[in-house]
Amino acid sequence: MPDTARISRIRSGRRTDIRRENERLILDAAEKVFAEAGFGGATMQLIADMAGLPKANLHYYFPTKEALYRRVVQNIFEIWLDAAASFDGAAGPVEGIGAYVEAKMDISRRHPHGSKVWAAEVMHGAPVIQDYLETTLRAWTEGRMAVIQRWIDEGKMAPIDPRHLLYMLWATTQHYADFGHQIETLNAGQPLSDRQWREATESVKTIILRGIGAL
Amino acid sequence: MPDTARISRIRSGRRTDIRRENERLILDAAEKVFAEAGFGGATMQLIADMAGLPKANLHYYFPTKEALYRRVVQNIFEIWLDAAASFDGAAGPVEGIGAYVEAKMDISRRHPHGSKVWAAEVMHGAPVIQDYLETTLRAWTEGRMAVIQRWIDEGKMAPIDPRHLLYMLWATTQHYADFGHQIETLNAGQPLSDRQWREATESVKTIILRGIGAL
DNA sequence: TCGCATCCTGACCGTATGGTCAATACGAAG
DNA sequence: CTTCGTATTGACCATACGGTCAGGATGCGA
Repeated sequence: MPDTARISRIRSGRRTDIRRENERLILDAAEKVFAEAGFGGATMQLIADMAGLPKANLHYYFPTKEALYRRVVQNIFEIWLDAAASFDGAAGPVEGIGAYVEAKMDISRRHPHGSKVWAAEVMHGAPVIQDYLETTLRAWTEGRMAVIQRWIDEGKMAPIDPRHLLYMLWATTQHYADFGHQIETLNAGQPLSDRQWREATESVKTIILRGIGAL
Repeated sequence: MPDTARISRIRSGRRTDIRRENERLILDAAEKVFAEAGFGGATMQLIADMAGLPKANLHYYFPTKEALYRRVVQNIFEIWLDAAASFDGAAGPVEGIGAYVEAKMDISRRHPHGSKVWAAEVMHGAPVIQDYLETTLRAWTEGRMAVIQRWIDEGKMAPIDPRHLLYMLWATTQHYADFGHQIETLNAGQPLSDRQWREATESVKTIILRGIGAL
């Protein structure tokens, strides 16, 4: 019986284990349901069923639907920001932007639900994460724009408006998550294979890097 | 249809005017509300208020919320397909893709709500327009892929996978509608000006056309 | 074993929403 | 004016949903 095994293995801190594990179950289910149905279309009952818990239990860990949604969006935002690291410490656009595209394509593949929730949140006017947009995202964006501008000044790439380059990077990479269903439909109804993901990533990288005159 | 009926239908233009005008009011309001709140978050009451009509009147013209939503999505899809014309009859990628980008950027600017509704529909697995994806969109896509392949064979552009080029075109252009709120936030909270829209269009065109080796 | 904090959950409640309907108003044709 | 199809609308209903709560179960330290 896995339950007792886990209990006997861990002496103390089981309480926090239970909490963490259930929060994980709920957040995973919520991410999927919010992505597939939207905030308004998602129901606590459906999330509960998908998490394998009674609905009242959700309200024990997350007081309201909004609170649960907020946590889902924040989680996504953090994952999204982590891809920033790929951008840093790069000698030039080929390494920096190349690594960034790869990181973001990887996120699109591994967290398609999260990407959709994020997209829907922004499309609806960012009612929950507007402050993040105005603080963290704005700061991040300006930092990267400065890096790109430096590369331009150093003659490592063509004089492109850094802002629109960033938008293009976000748009193209997230498209593979947000519009994954459409892509799948146009791929004979099959999800992209490992090889197709690699080809997609290479296509994006190649077109953009050549497009900014970095190749 | 009997002759007398057709004549009376034609002569009594006022009736069809009322119908058409109210349907227009409702569809415009619905597009906006669906875009801002999602299908699940939208309410018939809110759409009615925004259209300046009593709620029961909506159900007179559109039997159900789903029917109304379906019409909104279909309208968007048609606008979206119309941009296809820009692609046709072009001598090469510079004219064809250039015109396509301009047409799609124009749609993003003029129909931001529609673009969002479309995006949300696809993100949720295209429950309403799956058949369109499998028929019309698939046929359209294959046709343009063939055109792009011909340009490649004629040496007018680099050998890029046409599929991923199309995805990039869709992603980049629609991003300015779907993520318009984020872009506005990063633009000091101001909507893009005429000039900024022109710059955005030029950036997208330049990067992509150079990226595919057409410049 | 006991006491206490944490965790669990069935049953319940108020509200909001999509949809219905019957009564009414309107306007064109005869 | 009368007739008849179209358009309008307030009132109403059944349902589904988010959220509450009381009472019980569970596990841990002492």
